[in-house]
Amino acid sequence: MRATKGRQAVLAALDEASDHPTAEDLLMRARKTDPALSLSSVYRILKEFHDRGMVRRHVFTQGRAVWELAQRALHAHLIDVHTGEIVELPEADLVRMYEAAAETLGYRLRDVRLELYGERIDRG
Amino acid sequence: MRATKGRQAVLAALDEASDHPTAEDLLMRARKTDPALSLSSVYRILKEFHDRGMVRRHVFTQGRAVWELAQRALHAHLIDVHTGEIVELPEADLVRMYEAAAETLGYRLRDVRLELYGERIDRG
DNA sequence: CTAAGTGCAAAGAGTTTGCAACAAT
DNA sequence: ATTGTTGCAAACTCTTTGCACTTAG
Repeated sequence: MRATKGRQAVLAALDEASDHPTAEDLLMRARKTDPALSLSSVYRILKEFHDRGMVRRHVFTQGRAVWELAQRALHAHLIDVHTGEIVELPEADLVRMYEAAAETLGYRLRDVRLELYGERIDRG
Repeated sequence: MRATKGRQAVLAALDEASDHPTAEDLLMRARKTDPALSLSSVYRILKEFHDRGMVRRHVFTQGRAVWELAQRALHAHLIDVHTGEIVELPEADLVRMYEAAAETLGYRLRDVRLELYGERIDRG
């Protein structure tokens, strides 16, 4: 895999992200490093990273995908059904249990996505 | 809500489904009851059912949405990363714990989606 | 009757792809 | 030099919408 400007820029944007960026978010952030970068390259780069297991891809109910570095610990996503805001909920303790459950069915676990959909209690 | 042929047909298709049908799957099945039904009506009907809390909508990594009756018990989805096949994994015991976790963060839980991505052990 | 619901075709959103130009090795 | 990578524009897939027609209540 060649060390191109685009790949370095997207990788840096992923590494710096503390939220859950879409491809377009990553494009805007990566352009600080590589101003000529295009959206189609971002998609191609993300697909390649994903194929190599470097990133996780999530599709929440809003329809567009969000991306995060696979090296981050597995965690649950709590999603506000009104605003789409995503809150993280660490759940490291549960992962072993999920692995066991999957194995019971004859599967090797590759990713866990626990998503809780809710609404803030203080605004009905 | 008027009891139209389309709505009855989609509801019956959802009720009979033991898998995770897409809008197009539901169209094909519902046409047994209402042969003139169109895909746009299926989407409108599903949107209305969803707004009324009658169905749950999931978007897995494949990009298209799948639908199920909300009256079904919450369960986890174990998804084969190679084939896209969806296996169900009941988890009723865990729901209370998730509700508590969400409430700790000030949210009222509306839906739980636990998705395990794996691959069959017997084929690498 | 008449508002709600529908089919059709066109529009939207997000993502992917063909191709000629370009750049990392 | 050579092969992988890119930007652009067009294509694609899934979903939504505008509009005139239809139908349930």
